Amino acid sequence: MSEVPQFSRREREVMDIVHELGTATSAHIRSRMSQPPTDSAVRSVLRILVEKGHLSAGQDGVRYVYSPIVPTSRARRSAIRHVVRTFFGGSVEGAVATLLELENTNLTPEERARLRALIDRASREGR
Amino acid sequence: MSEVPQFSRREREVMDIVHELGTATSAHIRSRMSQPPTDSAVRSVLRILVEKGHLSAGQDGVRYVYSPIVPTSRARRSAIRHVVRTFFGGSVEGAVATLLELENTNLTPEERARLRALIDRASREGR
DNA sequence: CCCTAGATGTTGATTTTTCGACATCCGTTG
DNA sequence: CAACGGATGTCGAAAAATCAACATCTAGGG
Repeated sequence: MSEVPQFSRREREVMDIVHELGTATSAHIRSRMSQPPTDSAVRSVLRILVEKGHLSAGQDGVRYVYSPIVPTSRARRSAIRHVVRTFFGGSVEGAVATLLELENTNLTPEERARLRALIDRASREGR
Repeated sequence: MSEVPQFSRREREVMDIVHELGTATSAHIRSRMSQPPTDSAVRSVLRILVEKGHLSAGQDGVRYVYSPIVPTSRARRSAIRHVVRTFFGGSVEGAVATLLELENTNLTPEERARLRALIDRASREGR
């Protein structure tokens, strides 16, 4: 539990993009970066992230395809937990409320039903 | 909408702490940092954040008290939105589901009721 | 076989961050 | 009023991050 540094600016940006895409090439990542640097600059960051063990680089023909080492499911929980703690004082209800009030939130009847079920379950299980 | 840089590692760490605490002194912030540097190092970061217009420094007797310029309500939405896009492919339902399945999630009957109401409203309003 | 296009690898310069030594300021105590 | 404790301000050094020029490699086409 050493609570290591964190990611630098570009590192975080790249990690987010890879998580969002699941898997991506250098060029693909670059195209999503804000004020994208050159290809080689992007690959420098990628190489560092691979060295540090945050990304894996698999072969796809000629190209490299990068994907996160930490499974997205775990990264999700970690990210959500951080937001809840930082911005909602640990209140899950507060976070859900903000989520539901987001402008673009558009729940289908099916989603609504599933969410209700989730809430019931979370309550029933004493969670 | 220029999509400016972002925060550096320490800057982000400090901003998160200030958002979490709402308002905090240099020493208070330092005590929450991972592998905390010296006081003066912390204040260097604080000064920069004030210069950049991300924090405001108010007087509280002898001390300075720092607080975020961007209202927490706005920062909340922004943070949540980012997480939803990055880790849940934009799916609000997915984010809510993860939220409710967090280990420490413990809903009181009152919270449950309020959440149900929120879901109903979000559906009714075509959101 | 040679050349080109498309990728990756290497390296060092530049810029940004991070940091702390030290100076300063202020109110209080002896 | 001098010494002191608690805070803040300044500044430059050290470390890290960022970046791009250039070298290298490989598959295919001519």
